[in-house]
Amino acid sequence: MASCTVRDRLLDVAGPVFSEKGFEKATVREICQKADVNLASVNYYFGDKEQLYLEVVCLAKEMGVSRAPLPEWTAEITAEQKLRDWVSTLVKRMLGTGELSWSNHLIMREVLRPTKACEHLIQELFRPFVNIADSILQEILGNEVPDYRRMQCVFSIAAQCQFYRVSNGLVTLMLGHEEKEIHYDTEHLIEHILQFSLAAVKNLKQEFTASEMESSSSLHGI
Amino acid sequence: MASCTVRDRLLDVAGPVFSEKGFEKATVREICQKADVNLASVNYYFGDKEQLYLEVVCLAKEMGVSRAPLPEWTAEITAEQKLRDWVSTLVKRMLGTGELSWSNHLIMREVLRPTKACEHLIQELFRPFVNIADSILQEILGNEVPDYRRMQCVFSIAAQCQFYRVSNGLVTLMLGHEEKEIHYDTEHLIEHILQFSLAAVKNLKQEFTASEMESSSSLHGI
DNA sequence: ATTGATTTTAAACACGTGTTTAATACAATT
DNA sequence: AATTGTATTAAACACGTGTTTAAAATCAAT
Repeated sequence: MASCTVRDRLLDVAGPVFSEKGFEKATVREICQKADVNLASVNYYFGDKEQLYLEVVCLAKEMGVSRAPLPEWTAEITAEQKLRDWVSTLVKRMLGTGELSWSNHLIMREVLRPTKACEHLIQELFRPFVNIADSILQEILGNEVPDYRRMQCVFSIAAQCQFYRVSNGLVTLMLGHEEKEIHYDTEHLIEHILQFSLAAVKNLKQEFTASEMESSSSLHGI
Repeated sequence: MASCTVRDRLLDVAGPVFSEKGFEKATVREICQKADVNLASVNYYFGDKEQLYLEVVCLAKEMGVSRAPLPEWTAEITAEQKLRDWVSTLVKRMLGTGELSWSNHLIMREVLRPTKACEHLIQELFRPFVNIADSILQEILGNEVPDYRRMQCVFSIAAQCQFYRVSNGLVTLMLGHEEKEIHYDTEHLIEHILQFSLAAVKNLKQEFTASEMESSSSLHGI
């Protein structure tokens, strides 16, 4: 381990445990046992179980971001490419299954059943991330499309990324393992979500530019 | 109450309680208290807490379907209208907040964290419902689009419907209550999801008919 | 009315949980 | 070396849980 103090060993161990079992079902006893630490240590260093949990969530936030970061964009990157990066990042954060994937799992738990910790996540993680998508869509859609319509699109895109994590068990049971292995790996999913969403977004833009034409320049049927 | 036997009173009361608290956090004591029944009754009539839960899930399945049913379609109904009905039905099942909405809540719990009961739900509820959407999309897309691409679209549509239930708390915290009240009521959501998805699906169809044209009839650049 | 099975009841059981405690060990400081 | 403050330990506490039990009550059939 990188850290040898009792406090740090607890933080190291608690992440995966909370991620796997959730706050309620995770027990202080299991955490202390895996950390090879006395049972009373959690209360001694963190006050109680919940404080430990809150610190773990903050840790997860930082690790989750650094694990699947957004690339740096130069000025000439197209909006479509940015959107691909955004979708790719979100899907990878959702489905990531590596050593540190516990952080993403834990964050998803917070989304599904928010606790105190969730407000912090929204402020520090979700809102900035959603705002990025909003900016990208604004590049594509322009200013004619109302803000709330654009945000609906952001949600629709995020929804697709989230689906395969939330309903992962359901998808597996519906498709069977082989089919899922073949056509539903991360890369295929990203490609599908991007294509599906881009078509929808472009259609929305067209709808508004069309109506603009209609009212400002010339006349055509109906 | 429609039923006066202890057994039926337990079934009546257990649904909302399990729906609100989940299997783990729901307590036999609370259920028995609300049913105005002795603590030992659950074990006497159902064996244990889990058996009661399984029966409640089955009940929820039946009530949920009858609560927000798909309309009967005549032969001349367009595929687009069918898809609107399908989306509308799913959104209403997801977000329904009436007297019997506990059934949908409970079913969603099973989706999020499947227990034994989930397999039954998939067989009896989800698979038939997804198959209907698949048929509708096949009407729109024709036979050129591969099965798995069509199913990806079904999932993308279902994902959007699911999002506002799963991430409801997150959406509220991101938008603020007023904004959400105005632009994110059920009807607006249905309309957005339908339009968004229809555009994406039609684009997919076009892609395949276009490539068909390319290979069969005539030539055009790249 | 009596009997026998079924249902209802209050109490207790067995277990797991987070937390606290008081004693002990350790380390640093004077 | 003594002292003082910190860290660790094993044990116990207080509470809530699902489940069981054995007695009491109720009901149906003889």
